[in-house]
Amino acid sequence: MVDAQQDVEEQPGRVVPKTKRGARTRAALVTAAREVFERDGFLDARVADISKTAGMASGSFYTYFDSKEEIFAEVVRRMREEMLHPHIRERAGICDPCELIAAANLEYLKSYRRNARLMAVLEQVSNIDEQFRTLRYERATVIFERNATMIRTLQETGLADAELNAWVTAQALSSMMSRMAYLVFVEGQKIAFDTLVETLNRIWFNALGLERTP
Amino acid sequence: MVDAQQDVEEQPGRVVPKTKRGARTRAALVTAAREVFERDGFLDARVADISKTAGMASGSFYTYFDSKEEIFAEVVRRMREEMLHPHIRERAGICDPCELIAAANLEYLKSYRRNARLMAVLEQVSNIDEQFRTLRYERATVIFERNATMIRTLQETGLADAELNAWVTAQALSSMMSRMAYLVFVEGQKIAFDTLVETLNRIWFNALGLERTP
Amino acid sequence: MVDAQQDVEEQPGRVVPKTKRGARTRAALVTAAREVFERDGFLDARVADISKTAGMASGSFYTYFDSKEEIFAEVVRRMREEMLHPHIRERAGICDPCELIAAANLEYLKSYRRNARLMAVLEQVSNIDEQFRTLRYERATVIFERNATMIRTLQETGLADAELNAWVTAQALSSMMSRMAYLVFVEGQKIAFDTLVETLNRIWFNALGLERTP
Amino acid sequence: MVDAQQDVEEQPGRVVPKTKRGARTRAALVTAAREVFERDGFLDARVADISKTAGMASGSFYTYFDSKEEIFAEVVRRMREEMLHPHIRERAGICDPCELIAAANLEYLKSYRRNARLMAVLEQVSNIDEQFRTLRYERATVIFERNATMIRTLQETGLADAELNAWVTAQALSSMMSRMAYLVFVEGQKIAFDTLVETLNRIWFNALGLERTP
DNA sequence: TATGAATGAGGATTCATTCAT
DNA sequence: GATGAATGAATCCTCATTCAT
Repeated sequence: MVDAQQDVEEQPGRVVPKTKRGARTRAALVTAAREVFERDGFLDARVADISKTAGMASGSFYTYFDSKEEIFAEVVRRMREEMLHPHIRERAGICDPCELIAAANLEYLKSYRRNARLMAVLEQVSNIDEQFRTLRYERATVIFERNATMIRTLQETGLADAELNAWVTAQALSSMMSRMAYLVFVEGQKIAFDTLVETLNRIWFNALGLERTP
Repeated sequence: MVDAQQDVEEQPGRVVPKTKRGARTRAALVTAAREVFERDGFLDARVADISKTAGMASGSFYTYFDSKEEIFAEVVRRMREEMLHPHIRERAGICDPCELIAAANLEYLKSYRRNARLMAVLEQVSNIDEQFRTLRYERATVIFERNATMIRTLQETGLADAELNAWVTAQALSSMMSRMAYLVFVEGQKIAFDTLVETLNRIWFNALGLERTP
Repeated sequence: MVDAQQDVEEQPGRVVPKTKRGARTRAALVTAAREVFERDGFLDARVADISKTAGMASGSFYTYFDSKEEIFAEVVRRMREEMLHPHIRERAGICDPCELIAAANLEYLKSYRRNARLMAVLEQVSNIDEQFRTLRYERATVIFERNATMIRTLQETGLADAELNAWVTAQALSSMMSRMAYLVFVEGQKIAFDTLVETLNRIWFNALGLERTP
Repeated sequence: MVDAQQDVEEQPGRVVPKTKRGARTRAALVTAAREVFERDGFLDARVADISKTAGMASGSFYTYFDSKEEIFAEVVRRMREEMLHPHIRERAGICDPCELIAAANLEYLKSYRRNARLMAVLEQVSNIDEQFRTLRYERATVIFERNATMIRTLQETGLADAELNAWVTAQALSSMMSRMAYLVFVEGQKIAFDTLVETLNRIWFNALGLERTP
């Protein structure tokens, strides 16, 4: 699966801290929030609990964030940075489409695994809060489009089954990836990581009709 | 996608009504509940609202159900009966694996489309309530296993790619189906129904390595 | 302790059953009520539970009783009949005051023991419901007066300490009896029955200044 | 009656207030609670009413207490401090057993009279709530034991009737005290205070067989 | 009479957010 | 900035009692 490198825009909460101390406090809140969200889920997470976990009084939360939703958005933004940034370059220099797809898939599954608990919460929130549903949708769309472009290219080069609707196929295969990651890393479906990777890769190759290089 | 025909067990709520009138009331509650859940989602649905929608006093709800969860389970059970029962036989007599898969996929997508709003709520609830997460998991497992068996059979007959792990493949393709149905019928992703069906079918065929009959 | 033989007035509930069947039903309710009250206490006893225990539909209760309070009154009335009626005659022919007191005390404690669970509920209800507080007060007053009369008689005969206020003493010693019965038979204070009887008797004798017959 | 001087342990509710303002608020709640409990009884007391009486929003109650039971325990604790602390020393220097008993009895009855309304509620609650039943039992036991010890001492010195079971006698006479206090100060039984005190004293003396000093 | 379904008032509790210090 | 106390809206659920059959 080919995913996107996003520009991570700065979205200030209520206040951009001007002091070092302020910045530290804000960061502590975000870290604490991730911990609490992962432990309790979004609905059961308490703002007061986040503050306490960050070692401060409950009211202090609102110095930096307007709501639980806002800090959750920040937590997710941090995760996304981590998921997208550092690993992209590994794919540089890969030309063979199968290898490229395999590399992208591997990367995606590893990322998901690293952040499984938070991904679970994100999944929860996306089904509750319109704002996050939209966010997820937009993020997904970026991936879909990138994959669709790739598929279209492969079709034009005669490497992939030309009968497939590239856009729908991109969505279908991408969805398959995220759902399987959820099943395995969140719901704990017992599938060996290697088997997972290999099977998903093979489904991609077969589905697209790619000839594997020997 | 090949799914399962379940025996729909009777799960009495708090009380099995002994009168016709009671049965009518209970049924009215379930109908009203579906309406309210579809309109407001699970979290925002109010028990009092269900009763009122059913045209009765708020306390009457508790004559038949112990909680919002319980009546939701009943609503889902009703939907499942509707989804599974009447359409199964249409597949009888189909031998060609591609046709069989295509028929199952079509049926699944149609069912999903018919019940999209409730499926959305079910998705929401599954991410909130352990009980329903488990329920969804069990239901899905039935489908996974049926599909896995089918794939294994095709592999043994030499019709499907023998390199694929049948169990994981079954999950991956089934997950793809449900996720795409969600995207299209719940999130409103704009994809023509025919395109959707054809593309998903083709992905199944390609992925499994089936030769299409001309 | 000398207690009173009451006339047990007939207090019909809502309806005096005219059929044998009606009488049986009513009686079944009272029996069931006692069972439920003893098991759950007054506050936690449910009218529906009484009906069900009596083997009938919940609404039937109100054919015979107007409220939980009313049936409780009936249950208590039954207990009182049992406590007062059959044992009185045993005291006939006793002349020695000490023996008379001892006999009355023994009788009281045995009665209390037989009905301890219900006495506990009665205690509970007396502290909750004005009506029953009054009832208890009236019943107690009868006993107080009888004992006061006895004490006065003994004082006039020169057998008892003439300095004691007969009325207050009667109340004090009677209260001591009921409280000790409660402690031992309801709260389970571990005191051997014989020790209890003997000690209480001796306190009566000493307090009144009676000479024991050899 | 000889009663006990307890160490009054600090039992924090949900939160120990960290501010003066917080301490004031908490105290206001306890004061208001006593007022409401005395006026309405435990069962009819409403948490919201306590808050309102204390002049604050209903939710504020839960900043300091988890439940009606908890604040009631605090109210009782306050009363107990008041009942036990300041008056003890008055008994210092009294040697004559009769005078000692008389002093203790007087003190007890005065205390009870001062707190009669709350004692009534405590009586109510003890018959409803296991927790408070136990509490009452433990408190009573302390008094019982102290009195039992006193009686035993008097018996050993030859001052009191050696035939009496000290432990049972202590319970009986103590129970008589509390019950009479209840009758007079709570139920309003019309007995002059002096008569009450003198009669009860005389019963104690007679019962124990003490020689009164002239 | 008996049944069992329907009623609906009533209060505890939570917790995101605001505010006084 | 930080603190922690105060706010109060909002919903669930029980169960005695009534009522239609």
